[in-house]
Order: sequence, then C-alpha cells, then structure tokens
Amino acid sequence: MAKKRITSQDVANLAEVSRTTVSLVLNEVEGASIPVSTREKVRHAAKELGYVPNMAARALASQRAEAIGLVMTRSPELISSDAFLPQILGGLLRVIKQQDFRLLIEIVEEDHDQNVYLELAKAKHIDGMIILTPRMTDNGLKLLEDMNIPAVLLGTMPGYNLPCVDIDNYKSAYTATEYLIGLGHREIACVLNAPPSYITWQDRMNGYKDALTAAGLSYSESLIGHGEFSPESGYKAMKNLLDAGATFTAVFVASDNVAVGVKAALREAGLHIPNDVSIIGFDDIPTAAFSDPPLTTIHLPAQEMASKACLLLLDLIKGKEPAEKKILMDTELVIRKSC
Amino acid sequence: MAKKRITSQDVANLAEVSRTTVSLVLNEVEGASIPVSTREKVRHAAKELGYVPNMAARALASQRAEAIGLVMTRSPELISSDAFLPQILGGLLRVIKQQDFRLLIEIVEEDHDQNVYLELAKAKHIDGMIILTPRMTDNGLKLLEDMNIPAVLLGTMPGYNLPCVDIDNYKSAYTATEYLIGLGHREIACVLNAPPSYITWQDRMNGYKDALTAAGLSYSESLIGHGEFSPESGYKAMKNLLDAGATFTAVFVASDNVAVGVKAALREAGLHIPNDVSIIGFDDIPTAAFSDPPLTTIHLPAQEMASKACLLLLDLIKGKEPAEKKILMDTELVIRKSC
DNA sequence: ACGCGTCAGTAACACGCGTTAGTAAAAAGG
DNA sequence: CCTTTTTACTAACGCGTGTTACTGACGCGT
Repeated sequence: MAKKRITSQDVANLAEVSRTTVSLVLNEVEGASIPVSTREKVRHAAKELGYVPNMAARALASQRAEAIGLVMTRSPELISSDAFLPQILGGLLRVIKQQDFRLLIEIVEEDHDQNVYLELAKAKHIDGMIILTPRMTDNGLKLLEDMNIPAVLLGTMPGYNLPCVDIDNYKSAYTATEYLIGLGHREIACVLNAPPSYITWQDRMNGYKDALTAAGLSYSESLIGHGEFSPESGYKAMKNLLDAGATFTAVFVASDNVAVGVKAALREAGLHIPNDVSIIGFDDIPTAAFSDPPLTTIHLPAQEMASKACLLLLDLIKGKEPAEKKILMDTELVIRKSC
Repeated sequence: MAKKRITSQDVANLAEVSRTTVSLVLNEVEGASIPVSTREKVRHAAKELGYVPNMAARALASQRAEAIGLVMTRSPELISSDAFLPQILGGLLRVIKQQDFRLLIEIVEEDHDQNVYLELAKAKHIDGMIILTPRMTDNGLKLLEDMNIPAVLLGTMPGYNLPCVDIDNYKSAYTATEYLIGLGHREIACVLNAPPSYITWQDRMNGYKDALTAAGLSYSESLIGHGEFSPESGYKAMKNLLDAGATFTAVFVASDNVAVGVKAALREAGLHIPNDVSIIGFDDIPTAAFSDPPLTTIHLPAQEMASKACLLLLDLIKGKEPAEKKILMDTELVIRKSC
C-alpha cells in the first residue's frame, strides 16, 4: 500500500479549486467571499481524503502552535507521588480540550540554566506556558516578563509582574493554625510541604509562625518538620520530630499529600488522631475527605485555579488584555474529624 | 526594543559560514567533515546570539516532532481524582527528558470518532503515542495497527497486535482473591475499578470470579460494586452494597484509589478493618502504604511500566525493531495490615 | 605533469501551510 | 453604454529548517 500523505494540495485538486481556497474554507477565514457551493465542495473533498492539516507546517506558517506548556518545577520522581497534580491537570485539560489546544508537559529542575524558560518559548513548540509552583531560584522568569512572553504563574513570585493565579498562602496557613489554637492547643508542630526554595514554603511557614505569635505562643525550630511533596517525606519528617522527643498536641501540615505520611508516623508511634494529636492539612486532595479520620484541611480550588490560569493564558496568547492579571482565589477551612 | 527572531541564518552570518554548515554542526551530523575550528566558530556564534532552533520548522523539514503523546481515555473530571496517574507521568517523563523529547497529553473520550487516533498521528504533532488503559470500544486503534503508526498500549487490547506493556490482570486479581480465601473468608465482595468497557474491568473481574469458583465458592451479582476510578465512586459503590444488605467478610477492590472510598464507607457503617471486614486493593499507589490500616494490595510497577512503554515507543519511532513487542511485567502481592 | 580521492563547504530544493496582492468576471450604479 | 464596486478566486511568497547534490581546492602517488 502506497503510504501517501494527504496535503491541502490534494484536497484542492479533488475539489478543483486552488490551495488558497481550501485554506480559506477549512479555516473559516472571516471576510473571504466564497459561496456555499464551493465550501461544500472543499469540505467534501477534505472528508473524502481524510485530510488532516499538518500542524508543524501550520505552526511554521502562522507562527502559533496552538499548544501551551505546563512547566513543572520538579523531578519526575517527585511527580510520581504527587496526589495534588491530577487536579491541576484536569482543570487545564478541560479548558484546553474545549478550545482545541494541546497540552505539553515540561520539566525544569532545580539546577536549571537561567535561560530554559526563554528557550522553551523560542523553540515555538508552545505559544505560552503555565508555571506550576515557582521557586525563588527561578530568576529565568524575569526574561519571560521582559520579553513579554505569554506566561501565567500558578503561584506567586514576589517582585515579579507576571500574571498569576494563586491563593493567599499566608492567610490560609494562619487560619489553619489559628483554628488549632482556638481548639485549645498550645504546642503546635508544623510540617512543611516543600523545600525552602519554593515560594509557598515561606508563606505557609510565616502564616503558621505569626498565628502562634499573635496568640502569645512561642515558635520553636524543634517543632518544624520538612516535607517534600511526598507522603514518604512526611512520614520521615514526623518520625524525626518524634525521635527528637518533640512534644505537641497538634500539627499543621502544609500539604495533604505530605500529611498522609505524617499521619502514618503518628499512628506508628501509638498516637491517636485526634485524641492524642490533632492534625490539619492543606490542599484538600480528593482522598482527604475519605481518609481515616477524615482530614480537616484548607480547601483549595485546584481545578478552578488551573482552568482560570489557562483561560488567562489563552487571552494573553490571543492578544486581548485580560480583565485581571492577578487572580487571588479563596480558600476555605474544611472541618472534618482530624482535630 | 526590536523583537528580532534569531534564525540559523543569523548564526551563519555571524560565523561567516553557510546556513548548511550551521545545521551540520549544531545537529552533529555524522559523516560531515568539518574541522574543529569551524565547529567552534559556529557554536560560539549560536551561543552569543542565543539561538534556539524553531521546532515547528524543524519538524516540518525533518518529518519528526521529537514528541510523543500520552493518550488518556478519560474525561478531565475523572483525571482530576486519579491518584494512579502521577506514577505513569513520572515514569514517562524520566525517559522523555533523558532522550530530549517532549510529552503531549491527549484526551480521547468514550464517544469519540473512529478516526481520532489516526488523526492524532496525521497531525504530526507527535511521532507516536502511548495509549493508557484502552477500552473495548476503541476500535479506531485498528487503524493505527494497519497504518503501522508507532503506538504502544499501556494495557492490552485482545485481538490486536499492537505493542504493549501490561501486567497479568487476571492472574493478579486471582491471586488477591485467593489470598482472601486462604485467610478463611467465604463471603467476598468485589468492587470494580472502571466501567465495563475498559479492558482491565473484565480481566480483574474474571480473576476474582474464577478464584471463587476454584475454591468452591459461589459468585453472586449482589456482591459486586461498580467503581469508576475515583475514591468517591468507591464510596458510593460500597454504600450501595451495604444499603442493599450485602453480607461479606472481605472485599477485593480492583483499584487502590477506589479502595480509599470503599474503606471510608465501611468505617462509616461502623465496620472495622480488618476485624469486621478485610480489604485488598490493586495498584499500590503511593499513599497505600501509609493509609490506616496500611493497605494490603497488588503492587504494580507503574513507573517502570511507563518507562518501558516509552522506550519501546522510541525504538519504534527510530525504526529499530524492539526486542520484545509485548512486555508482561510481574505484579506482587504486598501484605500489609488490611486483611 | 596528470589523474584521483578527500576535505571543507555551499546552493538550492523540499517540507505543507497561511496569507497578501492581485485579476478576471459579474453586478451595480449612473 | 461606460465606470465603479463587488464577488470569486488564484499565483506567489514566506515561515525556518533538514538534506542532497554539487564544486573548488588541496594533497598524494605515479
């Protein structure tokens, strides 16, 4: 069987028109006066031949790829155990599919070159990008801002003017800690969600700290555990705290996924939740409500955030200035049974 | 600021060579005799200008996109709550990054046109694709096989000759059920992982059924619950079973993610795990080991499967016939505390 | 001196599409 | 009847790269 690639020229030949006409019809170009009869002829020919435009050629000619990139600032290993990610993906895909775009996954690890972000844009594989949970060290983002390249942060980067969709991490962490204090807890530990280079780290940390201070409680390094996205890291962090003899009656974990491991470590130490130790999470991942006990946590509208970021990016790509370039979404304290 | 796109012509000019030479040097083409001095000149010029090749143009000229697609046979909504997915993603990304490829996420929902798969290939956005958990209804895959388009199934499609990476779903489900029987259980319920159109559905179902029969136990429709990927669906399925008055002392859940919901429903009904009801899962998602009680389950090497599928696909794309076109990986019964 | 092979490099085409400028015919306007 | 506008369509260029076929120049052996 002759493996023939069908081009728009083939469609043009079959429909007995020029290639230009084919392009005009199939792309439904405004302001092109082409009678219905011709349109039908072209469409019919295209269908008959099973014509599918070559996206590479189209991208080259039109200077847009009809694709966006999701830039993840993590190693593949850490991605594997991130239960938060699917929500972001789902939110993006919903919009992307509807707008007939494509989604590319890009990875930028900690030790990256300053120019990776810019190179991503120059390669023209994508028209714009969404950057998930940026780090302090991602100063290559400055270039994106300077060059006016369509990019939206899912998170914040202090001192940058890039469009972004985020929540108030500080306030949410504050609220969570305050809630524990309100329940009468005086010794409250904290397990962080990510390494310190991630922006969310310090915001959530400070929220925790300031809530303590505001209530007249003292902050102590010895009550801080350091998680890194995965349940496993939470397990280790809590185990370290317990082994070091830390005493507390409640713990704020800045990520539900990490909290899964924290809970396991507590149980393993014979501590009952919430009788011995109360625990509050962050993110409200899909399994949080079904865990034992159901996890009290800060609900974060992950899917909507992703969708909004995507819509914002698409506006940027299409050149229309969006209504708001910085979207701050509300979080909600969801009280379940873990406190 | 003049927004100038840097092309290989600019590099050629600066290095005082032809564009062809630039291409030969930068792509490190074998068999091109170019002295080191010239190579240096070109590389230096490229770096100085910050040249990044335009992938669209490259794809058009070379006929390959250096990208593969991950085709997901689910709606964005279901993707949002799939805790299994990140492992696949991580496994793929590891290989893809290392080989300097790109990953595209594609969605093909249930009611798709017969030609979507073929069109995905024709659009030339990707060089090949990995199809995650195919359905019986995906007969468009036949076209891929006929057209000899690089594609690898992550799962199996009976009657197809497409390359694939899978586990023995039947045997694994059989083993899981057998294990429960071995513990003395005589009334064993089952909650499925996906709608019946998915291939894994029947394999796991049959494994469960046959293990019962082999032990002289009777199979009953009234002990079957129907989950659909999410914890929520598991919760509902189990609730339905309980509401219908089903009696059992153990349950085989064909997906850990679904099992999360199943466990919640059991707890809510006042049933203790494992004292009142034993539960065994499938997949061994990252949180399984940390749940309460730690979930006994069938471990499935998700990351490795994804990596292997990816390597297999890359071989196919590069034209080398791979050693084995059908890879069957081993699963393992991981005994924890839920039985 | 002559033929021959290797070396270093280039001109020119192809990839498949979007798009602008332009044209011939038909319709409208006077 | 002549001019202007509109309609329907096309020729031709450009997007930025990969790749093939080709050309001098140079060294080598005879």
